[in-house]
Amino acid sequence: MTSNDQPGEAAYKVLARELRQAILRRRFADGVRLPTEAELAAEHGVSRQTVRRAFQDLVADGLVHRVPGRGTFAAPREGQYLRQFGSIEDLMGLSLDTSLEVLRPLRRLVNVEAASRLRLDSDTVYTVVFRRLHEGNPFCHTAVHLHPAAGSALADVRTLATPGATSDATIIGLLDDRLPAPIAEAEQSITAAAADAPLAEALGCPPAAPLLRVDRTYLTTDGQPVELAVTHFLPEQYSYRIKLKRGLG
Amino acid sequence: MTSNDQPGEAAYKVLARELRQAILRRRFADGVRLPTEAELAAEHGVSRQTVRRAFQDLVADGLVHRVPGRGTFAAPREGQYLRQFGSIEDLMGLSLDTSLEVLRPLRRLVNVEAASRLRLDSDTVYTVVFRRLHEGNPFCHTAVHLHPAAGSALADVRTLATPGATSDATIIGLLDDRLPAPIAEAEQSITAAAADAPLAEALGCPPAAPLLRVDRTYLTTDGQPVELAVTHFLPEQYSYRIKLKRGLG
DNA sequence: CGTTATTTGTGCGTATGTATT
DNA sequence: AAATACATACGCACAAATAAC
Repeated sequence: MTSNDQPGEAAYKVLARELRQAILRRRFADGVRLPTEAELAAEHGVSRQTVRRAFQDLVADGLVHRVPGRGTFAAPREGQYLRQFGSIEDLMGLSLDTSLEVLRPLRRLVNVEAASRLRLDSDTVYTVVFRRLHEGNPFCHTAVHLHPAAGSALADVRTLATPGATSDATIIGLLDDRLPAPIAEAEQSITAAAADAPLAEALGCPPAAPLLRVDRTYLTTDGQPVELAVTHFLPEQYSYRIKLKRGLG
Repeated sequence: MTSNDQPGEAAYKVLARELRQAILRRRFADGVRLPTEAELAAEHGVSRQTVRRAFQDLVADGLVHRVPGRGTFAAPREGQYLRQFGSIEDLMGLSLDTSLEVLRPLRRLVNVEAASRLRLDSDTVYTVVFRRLHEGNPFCHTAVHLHPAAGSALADVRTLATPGATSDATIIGLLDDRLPAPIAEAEQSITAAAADAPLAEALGCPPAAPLLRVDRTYLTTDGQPVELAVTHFLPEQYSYRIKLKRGLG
């Protein structure tokens, strides 16, 4: 800091907010270059590093995109919308106050669809079916299909092999300790579905009741899919909350 | 750069990747402090600034959390999961190939629940109901409730005032150009619901069919809620896809 | 086709502020 | 009060990509 600063708020944050507003108000038309780092530094009486720090936030928010040698550009208006932000605890704060109850133990069996979604050559996967309870009440039902390597890695987990057994484990947590490469990302798809007979029984809801269906494919750092989880949630006891932040096209 | 650098890959990126792997593999137990910036700088033969740059990425990914004066900590294992990432075009790529058809025109009316969710003092909001079509087929039904200021700002929009009128507009797009402060973020909640009679008719599905229900509250940069949208999607023609990245607890 | 100017990317050193222990 | 550790800010140097000449 120079000398006469009142660091109540960081200079780069002030600049970032100012630029954010200007971009959201479309002061910079699509494809038009924003002022250069040097220009902004001069205008605002800060160093180029401070300008860069502000742009880092805007890039992280997806509001601008930068090209060396060319400049900085506002995210294209085309399809510009709101970007996912924040955490996913609401959905996955599962192992906290919940317990897992095995309905069908982990077993190796043929499942062409699951195998294909895991991008396997063979047709066999390892499958375990369970439900989760919160204070004794079931609120979701999950079928997990595993890559054979992942499935055999879990073969020795007692609680997954025993029908009716309960624990507070998560599959991803178990895999983490047993796979050579850690799980790094997932692809998720959310939709709605009617409860079929087994689902209705497991969840204690009327048949054909509307459920929230979440399909998730987990990938290791190598990009190898290792787990496919299909979960049905009771909507009364559950909703998926997200915060969205503006930016990106 | 000093002199003997081979800038094939930035030093801070190498360090960031190394730390990322170590954290995902839980080399640092919950609540344990990571090495300080100075220690990492010395270990890796880089400057403290470079270490900071690496940590910036990890913070952005939600993998670590830092406290001035105390240190840097891996995201708590408890509930550690996958973090939202990527864009939301799949959900909101609406105005592209779709058209909006007004079912009930924009009008001012009393709605206690909507007013309270918009944090209004009064009980009256502006409401418009429409559905969206893709290639002539309806795929979602939306009721939009607006803050009075926002509602009156849209009072002159012909296509919202006319039942049966179609357009390719989005409410947020219309508001953007008419509100003093731009819309910056939204809070969203996703659940499942059964189709009631009006929904079934508007969407052409059987009554009690399962639908994906998305409630969204839009906020301006001031944090003022201006729009509440309740949308029901046909699951057959629609699913909400997200990519998740590891990190955060 | 190379040269040059512009613009962003990376890296280091230093100084000072602030929060925690 | 002192030591520790992260946060902010400035300055400088050079690299790399781009565009214009």
